Amino acid sequence: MPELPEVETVVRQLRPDLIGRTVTDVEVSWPRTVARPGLRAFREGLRGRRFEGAWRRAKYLVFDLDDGRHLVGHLRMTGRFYVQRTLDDAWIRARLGLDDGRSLFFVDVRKFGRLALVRELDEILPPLGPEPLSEAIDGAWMRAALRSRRRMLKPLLLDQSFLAGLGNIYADEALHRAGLHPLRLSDRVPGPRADALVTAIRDVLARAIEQQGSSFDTFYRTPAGQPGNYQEEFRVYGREGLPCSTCGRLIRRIVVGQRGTHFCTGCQPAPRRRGSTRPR
DNA sequence: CAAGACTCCTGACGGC
DNA sequence: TGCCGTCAGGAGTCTT
Repeated sequence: MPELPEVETVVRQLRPDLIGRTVTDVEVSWPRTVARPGLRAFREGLRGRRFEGAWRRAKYLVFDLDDGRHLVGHLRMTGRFYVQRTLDDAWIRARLGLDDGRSLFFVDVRKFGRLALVRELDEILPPLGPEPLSEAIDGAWMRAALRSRRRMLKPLLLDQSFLAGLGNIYADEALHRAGLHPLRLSDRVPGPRADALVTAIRDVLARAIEQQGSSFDTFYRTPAGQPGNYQEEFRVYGREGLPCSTCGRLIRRIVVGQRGTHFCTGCQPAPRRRGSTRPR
């Protein structure tokens, strides 16, 4: 599923193909793909615009246009972008024709992905926490951030207003590397563990970007049509019932906040609840 | 404020 | 073989 590393990979690959190109025409075959403005305003607002920038914020793709506006995209579960002359695909939801004869295709099997054309980014971006790979994120930030709330770690890491860009896979992988149980309460994480969590998150994301993301099913592909390779390095995600590569204990899967959650029963000890009695 | 339920979607997969 | 139910998951919205 596209998370920060996948979106970063997509933006990097699209950038050289889009910068300097002008939109010649716009087709939308699944209207709900366009989050805003209306369909007609979206089409007419894009026609004639030139791409001047392409970057990522959280899991959003932002394309700067020459009139100061922005085309914003979100892949959600199964969205993909391609820049090609033609594309034979049953799941094309939108196509922006470009002045070099190619088109920017937005393909999305499950139809959750969205495109928007906005003047200001806050018209479409929800409140977002800091970027985990920015210099602002260090042990001190994490210690304070965890202490200021009382939430289970797994849902907290998925909360985009807390920290931007983590999804289900990398949250599980980071918690394993930090030796933290997903149900642990944030304000009960010792300082050194908070430091370890920052290191784990940054290492996992950086390595996943190097590997161009993760592809364990047929959904995520780069604009070049290639799968990512980070799934080869998963330590817990999708490994239920298998031995932990670190300690040999079994990987377990539970559901937390309607989300499959994978952890090692050895490396990530269960939190001791307040008032629980010690086993005799 | 925290957390769970529900919604949007459809391909893949298990069961019979 | 084929039908049917279930699952997966990002994020917004609504309840508890």
